[in-house]
Amino acid sequence: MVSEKPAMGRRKIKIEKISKKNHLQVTFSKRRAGLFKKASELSTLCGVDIAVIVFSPAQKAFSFGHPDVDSITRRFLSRSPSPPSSGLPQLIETRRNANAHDQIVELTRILVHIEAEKKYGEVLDQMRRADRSRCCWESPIEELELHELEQLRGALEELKKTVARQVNNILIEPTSSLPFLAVNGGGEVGDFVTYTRFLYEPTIV
Amino acid sequence: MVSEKPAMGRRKIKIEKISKKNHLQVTFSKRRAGLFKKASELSTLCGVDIAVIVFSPAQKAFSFGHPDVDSITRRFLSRSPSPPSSGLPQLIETRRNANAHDQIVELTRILVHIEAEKKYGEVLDQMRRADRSRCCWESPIEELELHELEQLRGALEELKKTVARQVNNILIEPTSSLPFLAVNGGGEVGDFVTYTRFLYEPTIV
DNA sequence: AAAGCTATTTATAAACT
DNA sequence: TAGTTTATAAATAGCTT
Repeated sequence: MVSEKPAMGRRKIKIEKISKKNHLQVTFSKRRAGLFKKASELSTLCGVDIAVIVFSPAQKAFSFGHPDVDSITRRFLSRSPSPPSSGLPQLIETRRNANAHDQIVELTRILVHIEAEKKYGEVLDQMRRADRSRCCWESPIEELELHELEQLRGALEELKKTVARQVNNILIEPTSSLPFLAVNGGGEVGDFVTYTRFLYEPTIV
Repeated sequence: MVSEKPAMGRRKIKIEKISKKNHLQVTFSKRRAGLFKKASELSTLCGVDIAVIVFSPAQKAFSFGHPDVDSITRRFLSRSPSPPSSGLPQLIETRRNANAHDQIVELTRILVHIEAEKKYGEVLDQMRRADRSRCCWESPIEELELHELEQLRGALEELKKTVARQVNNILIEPTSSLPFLAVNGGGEVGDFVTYTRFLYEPTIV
C-alpha cells in the first residue's frame, strides 16, 4: 500500500511505439491536436510561417499551416535541392497566399505599363524633335509643350525607377539572414537546418 | 514578503506577437525545439510520418521530418488538388508585417507620381488640341502623336487604378477578419484535414 | 546567440462518462 | 469515437552571467 501508487493522473510513458491500437489512436488524436496548437502559438508569438504535415496510421493527411501549407512547402522545396529560380521574385506580405499571388500579378502588370509608358515617352520626344525641326510655328506654347513633355518623361523615368525599386524590394528572396535583402545568389545548404527524430530519440525506427 | 512575488518561474503570456526582438528570438528557439520534440514523439509513439517546416523571422528554414521532409511534402502535394500554376512561377511568398508599412509608403509614393503624370497627360492633351485648332501642319505624325498621347493617358489611368487597387489590398488585408481557411482549412476535403491557427486563436494577426 | 534555474503554466495518460 | 476529470509529467517565461 505504500510503494507504487498506480495513480489516476498522468503517468510517465516511454517514447516508443504504442502497442495497443485503440490507445494509440487516442494518443495520436490528442498529441496531434497538441502539436498543431504548439505550431499555431509559435507562429503567432514569433510571426513566422509554419507548416506541419502528419499522416495518420491510416495514411490520412492532417496538416497545419500559416499562412498555408502549400506556399511553405513550395518555398522549402524550391530552396533546398534545386538552385533558386531566376532573379524572379518571391514576395509580398500577406497572410493569404491567394492575395500574394494577385499582388505579384498586379505588380508585374504595373512594370509592363511602366515600360510601355517609357517607350511612349521616347516616341513622343522624337516626334517632338521632328516637328520642331520641321518649322513653322515657333510659338511659346509649343515650347511649353516640349518642356512639359520632358517633364513627363522625367516623371516616368522616376516612376519606373521607383517601381523597379519597389518591386525589387518586394520580390527579394528571403534567403539570407539579412532582414529584407537576401539575394538568391547560391542556394546555401547552411540555411537549412533539418532535425530528425533521432536527435531526440536514440531508438531506431 | 508574502503578496506578489513577480515570481521567478514561468509566467502566463498572451498568445500574440512578441514585441521585444531579442525576447522573440529566444522564444522562437525554445519553442521551435519544443515543437520538433513533440513532433518527434508523436512520430515515434504512433509510428506515423511527420514533416514540420518553420521559417524563422530571418527567413531561415528549419525543419523536422520523419522519415524526411521531402518525401512527406511530395506525398502531401501530390494528393492535393494541383495548383493552377499561372504563367508566373510560384514566387509567392510571405513577408512580415514590418514590410507592409514600407510597401504602403512606396506604393503611396507611386500613386502620387501617377497623379502627377495624369495631370501632365491632361495638360498635354489640351495643348495638343489647342495646337491642332491653331493651324498649319496637319501632318499624319501629329495625328499619331495625339493618338499615342491618348493611349498614354489611358495607360496611366489604368495604371493608377491598378496601383490604387494594390494599395487597397495591402492596406485592407492585415485587418481583414476573413480567415483564409477558404482553401481547405478546418474542414475536410477528402483525405485532407487542414487546420490553421485561426482555429486556435480568434485574433487575426 | 548559448546554457542553467526556478516557479508555474500546460499538456496529457488513464480512468471514467 | 469523443468529452471530462484527475494527478502528474513536461514545457517554458523571465532571470542569471
